Formats: sequence, C-alpha cells, structure tokens
Amino acid sequence: MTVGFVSVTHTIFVKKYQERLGEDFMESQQMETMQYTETDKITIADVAEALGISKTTVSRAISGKGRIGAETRKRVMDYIAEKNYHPSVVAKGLAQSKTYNIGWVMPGQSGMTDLPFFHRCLNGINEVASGADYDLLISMVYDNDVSQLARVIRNHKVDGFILGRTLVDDPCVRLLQENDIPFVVIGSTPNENVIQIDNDHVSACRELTSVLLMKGIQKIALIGGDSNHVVNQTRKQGFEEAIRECRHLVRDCWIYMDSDNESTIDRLVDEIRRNGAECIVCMDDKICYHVLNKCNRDGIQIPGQIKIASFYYSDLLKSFKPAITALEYDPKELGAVACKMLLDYMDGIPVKKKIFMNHQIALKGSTQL
Amino acid sequence: MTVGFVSVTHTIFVKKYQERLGEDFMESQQMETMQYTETDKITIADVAEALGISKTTVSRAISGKGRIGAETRKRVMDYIAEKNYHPSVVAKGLAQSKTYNIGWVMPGQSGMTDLPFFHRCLNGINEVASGADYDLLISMVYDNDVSQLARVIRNHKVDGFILGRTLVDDPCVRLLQENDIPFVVIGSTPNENVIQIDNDHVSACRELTSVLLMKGIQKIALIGGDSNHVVNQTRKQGFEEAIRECRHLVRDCWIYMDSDNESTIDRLVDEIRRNGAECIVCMDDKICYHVLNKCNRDGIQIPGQIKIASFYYSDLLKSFKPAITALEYDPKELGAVACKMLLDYMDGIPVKKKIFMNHQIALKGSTQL
DNA sequence: TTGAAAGCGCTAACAA
DNA sequence: TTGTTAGCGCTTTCAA
Repeated sequence: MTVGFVSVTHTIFVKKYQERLGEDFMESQQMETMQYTETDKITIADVAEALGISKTTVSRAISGKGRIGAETRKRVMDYIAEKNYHPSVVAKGLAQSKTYNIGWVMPGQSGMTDLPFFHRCLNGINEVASGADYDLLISMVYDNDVSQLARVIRNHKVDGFILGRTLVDDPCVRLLQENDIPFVVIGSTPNENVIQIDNDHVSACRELTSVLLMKGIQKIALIGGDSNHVVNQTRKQGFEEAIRECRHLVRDCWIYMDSDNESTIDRLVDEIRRNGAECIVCMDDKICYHVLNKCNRDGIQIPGQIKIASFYYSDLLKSFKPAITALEYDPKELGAVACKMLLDYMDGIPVKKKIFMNHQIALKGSTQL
Repeated sequence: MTVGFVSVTHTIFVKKYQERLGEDFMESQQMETMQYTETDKITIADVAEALGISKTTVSRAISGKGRIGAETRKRVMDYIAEKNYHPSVVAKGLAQSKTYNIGWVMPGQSGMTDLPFFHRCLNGINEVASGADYDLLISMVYDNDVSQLARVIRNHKVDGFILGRTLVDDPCVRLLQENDIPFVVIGSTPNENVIQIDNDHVSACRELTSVLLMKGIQKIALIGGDSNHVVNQTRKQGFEEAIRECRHLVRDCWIYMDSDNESTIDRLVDEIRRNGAECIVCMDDKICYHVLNKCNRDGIQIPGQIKIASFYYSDLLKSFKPAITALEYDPKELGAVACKMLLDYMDGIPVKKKIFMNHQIALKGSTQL
C-alpha cells in the first residue's frame, strides 16, 4: 500500500452483480437466508358472499357510482372496514382499461444540480397523482436511448406520461406522439401540439436583467449552458430582450453559451474580468456555483469587484456569502400543475396547451452597488 | 421596487394549484387547447382469430412456456411483429396474481446530497428490474408519515419494495413487516429478518481510519451526522474500532455526532483546531463539504494546517483542491444487487439476509503528510 | 334498489 | 401439439 496522491484499492470493485450473486460471492457472505411464502387476500367476491349480496352491489357501495340503499351501503362499508378490505386497483384498471399509473420520464444520467429540481417536481406530481389514486412509474432515458420508455409504452403500463425535461428535438416527445400517448412536459418545447407547463423564463430573465441594468450596471456578461436545452434558449432570449429594451443603459454586453463545465467557466471568468464587465449573469445554479468558487479561489470580492446573479436559484447557492441575487421558482407547483393537466387531458377534458407559472426575483447582496 | 438586500416579489407566488387551474388563472393563459381521444389496441384474441388458432396457443408462442409447434410459433411471432402487437402486462399480471411492479421507497424531503446516491441506486435497480420486465413505482415517505407507502400497499400495486434508506427504528420496515410484503433495504437495520444490502461501512471506515493513523496522524477528530440514521451508527463504530486497534498510535481523539448543519460544523472546526487535531474525518460528503468551505473561508491550508478525509465520496467534493481522501462505493451496484435479491426472494428462492458490497479507499492530497 | 351475466386481456389446468 | 374452460378481481350493461 502506498500513500499520498495514489489511489489504493483495498478490495476489488470490478465484479458485476451477475457474478456477484454467483456461488462464490454468496458463499463469502453471511449464511442466514430468508424465504417468502404468499398469503392470500380477500376479494370483492368474499365480501359479497359474506354479506349475502352480489358483487355488483359491493362495487357500487365502494365506488359510490349507481344507486344503492343507504342501509346496504353502510353494511358493506362497515364490513370492509372491519375486514380491512381494499379493492385491487389493478383489477379495477383492467375492467376500465386504465392502469392508474402515470409515467415519470427523467434522464438517467442526471447530476447533482438537476436532481433536486426533479425531486421537488416529483413531490408536487405525487401529491396530485395520489389524490386521484394514481401512482408514478419511473422510466429513465439515457441521452437518446429511449428503450426504457418504449418498454413502458408497449407494455401498456401507464395511462400517460410527464416529462421532467425536454430537449430541442426530443426523442421522447417523438416517440410519445407516434404512439399517440397522452403526455405533458415540464419545460418548453418548440414542438407544436405538446402540452407544456413551464416557468416563464423569458419574462423572468428579461425582468431580472432589466432590474440589473436599471440599477446602473452598464457592462454585463451572460454565461450560459448547453444550447441544446430549450430552457437555455429561452433564458438567453429573455436576457437579449432586456438588453434590447434597455440599450440606452448598456455599454457592453457579452454572451457565452455552451459553457457549463468548470474549466471553461474558469477561463471565461478571467476573460470577462479582463473585458471590464461589472456583472456576470449565470444561466443556472451550476454555472453560478462554479463562478462563485472561481471567485472565492482567486479572492475576487463580490459584489465589490464583480457582481453575480443567477437565472436559477437552488440549494447549491445557499451557503455562499453574500447571498446571491437570483430568480426563484417553485418546482413543486410546477409538478402539481403538470400532473393535474395530464389527468384532465386523459379524462378528455380540454386543456390549455401552454401554462406559465409565476416566479420571484430575489435581489440580494451579490449585486449590491 | 427597492434594491439591495430586499427581496422583491414581482409576481405573486401564493396561489395553490387548485386555484391556479380555476377560471381566472386559465383565462390569463394562452387559449389554445388540446383534447385527447382514445385509440384502441389489438389484443391476444384478435391475434388468435386472425390466425385461426386459440388464444392459448398464441399465449404459448409468446411466453415460450408449454409445447408448441415450431411452425405455429413462427406464424404467431411473424404476425405479432407485423402488427406490432405487445401483450398487456397488466392483464398478464392479473392472471398470475402479480403486478410486475416493484415499489421504490425514498424520503420525500431529500436534499442535494442524498439524491445523487438514490439516483445511482435507481439506475442499478432499473437495469435489473426492466430485465425481468418489472417496473418501478415511486412511493415517497415524509419523516414518519408513511401514508403514501400505505396507499401503495393497500392498492396492491406492487409485488415488493426496495427501501433506499433506513432509520434505526423505521416505520416503513414495521409497516411492510406487518403486511407481510416482500422487501429489501439498501443500507442496514438492526431489525432482524430484514433482507439488507449494504456497503460494509464498519470495515471501510475502520480501514480508512487505520490507514490515517498508520500514516502518523496522532490527533484525530470525527464529525458525524444524525445518530438516528443506521449508517451513521455503523460509520462511528468503524472509526471507534480503528481507534481501539491502533490505540498505541493515538494521542487524542474526538467524536462529535449529530453535527450536520453548517453552523454547528463551523463551530466544531474552530474547536477542533483549538484542540490541536491534525485531521478531521467527516462522516459524509455533506459534512465534508461544509468543513472544506469553512476552511476555504478562513484560509486554513489543507493538508498543511489540517488534513481532511471523508467516509463518503460524492460529486459534492469533486471540485475541491487538493482532492479529498475518501471512501468510494458503487451505488449502482448496490441497487442492482438489491433488486436481484428482491426478485429472487419474491420467486420463493432463498436469499441471504445480509449482503455486503465492496469499497475502495482513495488516498488523495487532502491527507498528505 | 339490486342482481345476473358478460367482459377487461391474459394464463393455466385439464382434455383431446 | 393444440384447444376448451375456467379463472384473476373488478366494472358495467341490462333486466328485474
């Protein structure tokens, strides 16, 4: 074993789970085992028989659909409460040609920054879905590999989908449209005929940028991420609109897209400072995070030597001092509305094609004059 | 509108989605709407009829179970390929009293640090689950509110569960055991009769700590998180075992548990330095992250003035210089093995009660002498 | 107000 | 090798 910068592998890390669970591996593990045996459940037929009534009546009592005598209803409800009976949603679904599942599509290779957003969306989605007795089924897509999504579709496991993110030319959207499956996307897509729920990035970014300019910042730079993501396009647009509207206030303006990796950002911060910009606007929390780290490392004072703002706030930025001026959204609401829309749409209710959510501009110390 | 440290709310942020989707809100949005109409799908009966054979035969051709003539089989396969027919897993499940779903239980209030771990687990789980034509159903639990889990259970929507995390006295574990549902946990629990897949935190932490001591560190401090989490207990144990085994090398040793919030950590770092410790061992990535930030802010040199190691490595620590000495695990493998175990267990195959995964110790610059 | 019967799309004895 | 029949657990006409 050596020490220092050398990585020491204590135990080998290479076996795949197929081999892992082979004889050798199992032998080396603790020996005690467990074995499962089924226990059987009570059905609607059992309830009907016990009460001396028909399955239909029981069904009616539970679902509340159709006429039924108040007394009969009470007998059924009391009995099932006592026996702790709960109907099988799967069987109900089969009879109604529904699954009571909705598919949640998210990237398989998400990183530290997207995950909290998705997770908050999920909280909102889950809240309204479970309220309608729907559950969420995960399908992960890897870049352009939509085979997992395709599996869920052809297996008829869900009634509709919610996409957590969209690309400019999104293969999931195409697949879903070809198969004529109901879906909504969180985010925006140029694709027509897609139900979209999004923050109003254009307005939000325009507003924040305008505020900065009106505060007196004359030289401003934007560092943006992957221009293949729709959200980055719209943020860029908002920034540009503000610049145009306030052009009398602007002396210099720089825009760098596709710059969301650390080394590029480090380089850009240097360049931007050389150019004499007063403020760096970061297109998202991750970019901002790297910019802030770069400034910290180099001892660049914020807001003294450079002002910083972000078009997206997240926990990543939470522990920086001074606090960061940023746009704030509510992903949980986004998810909740998306799910409600999908549910309505699946019920045949006409829904709007595009819904914009509200935002907040939080001006903090990082842009103080 | 004011500027500076004041938070400015541009658009109101308070309406709940119920209201949001009410008349007023809808009116203010873009008017174009969409409406969904069902299209119907082909079934096994259609295939059978078209081919002039029975449903059973078709079923046999597809499932591969039971004897069937090679030619008949080919006719069926060709026809369904042509018609792009795929059997309904839901109907199949009903007939077999299975759902082909497995429940994925994760905390609803997860933060930046747990999420990447869960997500990687999910990648592994998903890989083996979909290989067996199973899908993942999300159930979120909020602290001790397990009502979402209870819903999924009583609706009979899954065949088994995987828990992404366990608490010392976990209400999910209790609920699942009471209902006699198959499940496995990722992580460890003192609870007997629970199938557990975990990293061997005790050994790993013992090994890393020993290495540090053998390198010549004599005064060492541990900052640990919530002692209600099993994983934190086991990490503490590993640390203590190493201290005991190497007591001839140790001059001073401090252990602080339940210290995973920023302000506590800031205070502890000060205290630990006053005590003259040479090395801070952080129980997880989040704690380490805060320690590193504190050191950066205060200009404390690493490893010159203090050495830092972490019992858990994650992307959070990626961009620090020097690189951080840490234990490295493979969450995807953890998930994959967990899922395989669950599947076996549900099939009635005896499985080991406890599986330990391997780890790596990566010695980097942050602990260099 | 209640029930009988058919059916959702598939599997699994049991026969042939 | 193939088909008949009876479910899986629920809903939904249609009659009574």
